[in-house]
Amino acid sequence: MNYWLVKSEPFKYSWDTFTIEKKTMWDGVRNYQARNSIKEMKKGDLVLWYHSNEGMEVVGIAKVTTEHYNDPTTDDPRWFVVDLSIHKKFKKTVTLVQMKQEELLQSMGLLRQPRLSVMPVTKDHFDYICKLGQTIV
DNA sequence: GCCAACGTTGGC
DNA sequence: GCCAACGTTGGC
Repeated sequence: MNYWLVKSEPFKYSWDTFTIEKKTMWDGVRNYQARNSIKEMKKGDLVLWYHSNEGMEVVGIAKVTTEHYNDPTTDDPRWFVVDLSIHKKFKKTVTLVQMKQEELLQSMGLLRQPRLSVMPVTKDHFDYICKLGQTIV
């Protein structure tokens, strides 16, 4: 079981929309590092859902429901997508400001390479953020 | 709106 | 294969 973090821009696709639709195809990744993460995702992996720009906070957890497959929004065979379904909404959102203050999270990808749209998260970081979100997985 | 960080492109 | 120029992202 692996853990990840994805970033969505709320005005494009927010957690609220996700809540209504229950599942989504995570498409549009056009960055090799992010793409590599997509390729490593396995069914059942858990994914932190982060809102960039507006909010700047982790709002909940999604679950990977498929292995990666070719991105149907492009003919370019280099790009892949996975499907995500809603898992749990955080009782309390965890803001970027909050995470920056946590000693334990200093080595997190989100804080070190903020521009990646999909990134791996260690189990320790994942568990800790869930705790901050007052949510038991 | 600005700017830092990073990725991509293209000329050589 | 190097590197300058440019584009994009996202926090502030």
